[in-house]
Amino acid sequence: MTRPRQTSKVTLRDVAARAGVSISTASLVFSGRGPVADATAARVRTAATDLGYAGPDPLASSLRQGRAGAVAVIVEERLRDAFRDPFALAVLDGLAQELDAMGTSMLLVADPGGDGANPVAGHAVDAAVFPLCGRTDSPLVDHLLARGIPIVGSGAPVHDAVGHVVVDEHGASAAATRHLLDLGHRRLAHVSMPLGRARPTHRVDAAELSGSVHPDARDRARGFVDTAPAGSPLVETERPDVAQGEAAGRLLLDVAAHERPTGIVAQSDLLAAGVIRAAEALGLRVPQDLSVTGFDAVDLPWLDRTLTTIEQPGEAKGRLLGELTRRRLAGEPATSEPFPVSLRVGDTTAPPP
Amino acid sequence: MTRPRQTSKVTLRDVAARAGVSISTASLVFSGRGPVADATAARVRTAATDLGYAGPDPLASSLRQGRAGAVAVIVEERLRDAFRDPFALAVLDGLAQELDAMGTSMLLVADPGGDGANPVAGHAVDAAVFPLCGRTDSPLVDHLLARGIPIVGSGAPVHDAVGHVVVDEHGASAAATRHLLDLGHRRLAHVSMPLGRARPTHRVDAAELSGSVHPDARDRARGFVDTAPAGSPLVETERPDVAQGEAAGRLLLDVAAHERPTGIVAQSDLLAAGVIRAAEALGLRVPQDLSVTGFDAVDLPWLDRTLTTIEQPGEAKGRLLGELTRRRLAGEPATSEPFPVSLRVGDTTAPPP
DNA sequence: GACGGGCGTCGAATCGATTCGATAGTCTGT
DNA sequence: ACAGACTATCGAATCGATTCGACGCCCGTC
Repeated sequence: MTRPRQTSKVTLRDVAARAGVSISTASLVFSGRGPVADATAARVRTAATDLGYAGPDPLASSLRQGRAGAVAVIVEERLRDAFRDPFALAVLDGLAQELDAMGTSMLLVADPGGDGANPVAGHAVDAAVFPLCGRTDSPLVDHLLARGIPIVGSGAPVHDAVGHVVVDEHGASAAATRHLLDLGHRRLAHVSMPLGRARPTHRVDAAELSGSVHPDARDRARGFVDTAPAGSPLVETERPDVAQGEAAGRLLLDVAAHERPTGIVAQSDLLAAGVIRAAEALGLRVPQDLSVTGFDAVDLPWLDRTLTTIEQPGEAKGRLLGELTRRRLAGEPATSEPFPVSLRVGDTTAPPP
Repeated sequence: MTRPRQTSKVTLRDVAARAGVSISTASLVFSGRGPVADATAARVRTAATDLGYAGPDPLASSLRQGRAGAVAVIVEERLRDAFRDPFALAVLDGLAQELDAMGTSMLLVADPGGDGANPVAGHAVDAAVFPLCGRTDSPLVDHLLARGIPIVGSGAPVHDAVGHVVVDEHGASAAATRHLLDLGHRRLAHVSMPLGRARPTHRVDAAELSGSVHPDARDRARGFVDTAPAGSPLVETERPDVAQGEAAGRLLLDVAAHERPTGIVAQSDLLAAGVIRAAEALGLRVPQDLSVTGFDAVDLPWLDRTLTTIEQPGEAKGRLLGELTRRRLAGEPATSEPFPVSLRVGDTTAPPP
């Protein structure tokens, strides 16, 4: 039995030599492209097995063929923050399914934000996806465009050459707000995801929205502002998680009863869950004393209620992003696809007390 | 002003030609390796800017230098399942930090399990990491070994050539069990993560543990079995999440009071949270009527208790995996590093009623 | 004025495959 | 028996960089 030589790397040349054929023929055997006699193919494959050849070097293959076989998936600075929300996971999962079916894999890249070394500069990718609505102004975009790499996003970054999955954030948020108005609520409040640089959870003025670099948060906030009674309070959270939702809830609810909102529109289900926790801690019952709406309709098994929320199937959204990526790779121009969402009424909203 | 030519790709050759230097000199400018006169370097950089050259092609560069600049991070079949647990996210985050510092990026690969196309076959990576204790028998391992790609793992896959971060699962689980015994508990039960192919949450016999392909779940179960009174019941969950933890809890607790366990050792915090939910739904108070322990010490803001659990800092574990990867890439042989964990007593355990 | 030593630049080989056009050999039809 | 079509194989160019050894030039020294 022949020992595979572990010392130096086995290349197609070695395999071809051992099988007594030319390199080109050996290549045809592995790519399965050209016509090769069965006997020859068998000989090549035997030689490959004997030498411990694990298939063509992906680098060399990619270089020649001009495709890297991977796309960059760009998430926020820290992975744990990016994936803390079950919605983000669902999107990523859908995207992974679609990319997997195309035979391309995902290069996970954390966007360092402003400064710092460019994390995609040294990596070969065929396309870049911003699956979560990030900042409008990522510095990576210029680099990617310069390299001629197609970009697909979901709300951000904003650029002509970026294909988008478009959600009517404004309309959805307005629908949730109108739902509360229709139930008879008049004192409403809004809990927003971060709008700019992370700051501790605090009240914001509607006028500050124009400075936001997160279009999804901005548009949801505007949907609320444009629908709710003028002057309704807004709170911007530091992070879109349960703890900060709870902090926002305390900020809004721990006040005199006559000025306490009876309905709160939150920009995500996690924030809504936090608001509900804050309410319960203050002895308020949901929905009898306070109505709460969320956004995304994620599965929260530990929350023993059905949130009134905006149904946004994350997995399907991820698949659509994958589909847009596929089209860009096929040479089609950047287009935007609408992604419909709708209000789902659960048991966290009711007429005001 | 010169228009960058968008039509055909700009290469180093074009830049060199425009700057009036040889390709090798231009290469030296970008790699910063050799001595280049300041004036020449400036001319090359200007030419690059004019032509819209975004730096050396990563593929060509990698091929020549023999390093891909990426490592494969291999997770379970579906990303959403792999990252459902906050612990997994913490590990991944720590790993990402370390890899980021090394300038290598992460190729996220979903392990299809048994059959299916090999998802790493076509991709250039310098190493492979199995950051979550997966199956002992991944078919990817043989392929990776054949390509001579170093592998690092955390419990699985089991192979001489795989460097591991080793947690004393058995000892930690035994410590949690002993904590309950010390409190005076005599009727104990165990809730396990999946041990083999996914089956609906059900009771298992200790004898079945030897067939498990998940070493971490198996060893934790054994730690319980070897410490708890003989015959203490075991439940294997279908998935390690809150819902299945709750199902397991019902299975164990919804019985006559005299045969109901007073202490339950769960293999993860999410499972423990589910058990607590099941207990509360049955009118049992934790810890007065039932003590519950978890594993991992993850942050569960929606759980308004402090779990008694095994402290296992996920981020540090991820960083250690990154560190092992770095060493393998530096040519060091595969070694295993112990990773210490310890019992943290919270407010979910107390003497039995 | 001849000689030795840096320094900056260049030409050519190389990484490991893919692919196109050419060539030799085999078969079919009349 | 020969033209023509087809099949299997091969040689060489190519993808876009990196890198090594060589070469020319300028300077200081004896």
